[in-house]
Amino acid sequence: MSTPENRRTYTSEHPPFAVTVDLAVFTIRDGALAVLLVERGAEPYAGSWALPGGFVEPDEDAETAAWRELREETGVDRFEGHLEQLRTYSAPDRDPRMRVVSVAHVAFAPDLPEPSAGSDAAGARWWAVDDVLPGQADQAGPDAPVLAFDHAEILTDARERIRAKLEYTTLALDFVAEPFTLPELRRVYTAVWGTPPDLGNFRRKVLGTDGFVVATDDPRPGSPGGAGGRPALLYRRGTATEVQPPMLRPALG
Amino acid sequence: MSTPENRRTYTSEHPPFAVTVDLAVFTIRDGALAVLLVERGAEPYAGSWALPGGFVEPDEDAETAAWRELREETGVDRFEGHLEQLRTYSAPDRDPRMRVVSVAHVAFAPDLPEPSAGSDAAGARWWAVDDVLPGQADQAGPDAPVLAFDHAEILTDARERIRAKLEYTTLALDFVAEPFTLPELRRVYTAVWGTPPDLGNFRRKVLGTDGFVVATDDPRPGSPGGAGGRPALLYRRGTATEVQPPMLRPALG
DNA sequence: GTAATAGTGTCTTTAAGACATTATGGA
DNA sequence: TCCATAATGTCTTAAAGACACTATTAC
Repeated sequence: MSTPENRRTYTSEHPPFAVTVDLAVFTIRDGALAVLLVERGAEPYAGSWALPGGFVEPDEDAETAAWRELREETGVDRFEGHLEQLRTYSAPDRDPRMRVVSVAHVAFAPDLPEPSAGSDAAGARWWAVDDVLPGQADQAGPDAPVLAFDHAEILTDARERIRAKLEYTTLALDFVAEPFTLPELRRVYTAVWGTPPDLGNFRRKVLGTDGFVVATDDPRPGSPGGAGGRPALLYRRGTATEVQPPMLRPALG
Repeated sequence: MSTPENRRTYTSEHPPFAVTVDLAVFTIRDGALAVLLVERGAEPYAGSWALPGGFVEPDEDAETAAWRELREETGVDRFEGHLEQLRTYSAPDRDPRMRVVSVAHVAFAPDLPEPSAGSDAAGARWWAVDDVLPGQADQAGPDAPVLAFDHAEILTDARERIRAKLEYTTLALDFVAEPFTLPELRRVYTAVWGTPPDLGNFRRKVLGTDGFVVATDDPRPGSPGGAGGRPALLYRRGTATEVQPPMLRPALG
């Protein structure tokens, strides 16, 4: 229990832990899922890349600390997006310097700027997740960063979390700025899952799920790539948060 | 990140935390979902009931600590069941005595004995979850225990976790002892969801999902209640761990 | 026989999979 | 008019929902 009985006294027998939060912050950049990493200057793992994070302060819970770190590291004050707890990583040797327990979180947002200016982390940048975590048949890219500590495990778990949540929630909406088009929204699924959902079936599902999206009267945007093509209609997010039955990701292949 | 840069030094600026594990241990008793609680002898919350748990030791990760506490509290050495991390609870005031961060876990097992003998927790017993967490229209039972700390929240989250996992995993198998009958297995779903899945559809799903269960040649058991009725066939667990597409819980009502 | 429980079969409905086809813009 | 992209429609198939019905035991 969280409350020791008398036979166990914290001060006498049990050494203290440091408690931190680590963040896997995702966005979509150039049609690919991207994650924010910071370059480590000091040992251990100097020169490696790490998930942003920091200590939980005495008056904070883990989620509050995660929000604070998110603002500090991205330099974005009004963060329009989603943040949730992932899980806690507590292997005794995960940090060689001291006993650190880390409550990992996942965050998503559209259009986050390149970090740096005014932000806490000088050497921070976005990485395509596929370059950081090579898939099964994939080769690691030439510039593939080395991840510090157990952050490769955390990032793998975080990616699986968002892949799963795209299926049964409207989470993808947190990756697009309003107003958005259905092709834009579909590109989110494509980037996160690594394979595009069928066009027609995707529209049927999104438009057929009550409260997923709401059509707007906004003027149509110019076509994206400068090239021709029919302009897409614009939508805003609806009030629904769950998608049931879920939209299943396409089978492997 | 889990690794402070120089500007932040653990020893000088950041007070230590105590790290504990709390366990929501579930079983099925008398056809109802039951959870193990321990009665608190000391303040705070003396006389209230709490989830079992304890400190994480210096050489353990949270999961190891949870397994150890599970054995200590239940008095069961060879625990046949499942244990997984739920989430971490870290509100600054969740324990009035000190700053405690708790990594909550969920465990399930069939046939756990009434605790006590040889176990760590003298005042431990099983409670029907419905008596501890009254549903929406439900009244709290007359003997409803008061839960200490934030344990009502943890228990609510834990129950929702297992309700969800019954849908897309073969987790229900961890609640029955082998060999088991399909009516027994169905009673697990009924107890956890609070409403029985349709008989025919349930059998179609379980028998139609490759590797969910394996038929045995074992002799049929006598009927359960002493009353008549056709004896059920016996099965053992298969190798499958996921159920896809999932078995959905019946709609509310 | 009856009551009680276990097991099977079937018709309907929902929703996804896998396309082919049409619509609307720019160069 | 051609190309590129967006949007719609349709046929098939998988699988769940909602039942009715049959089978096997104890009494």
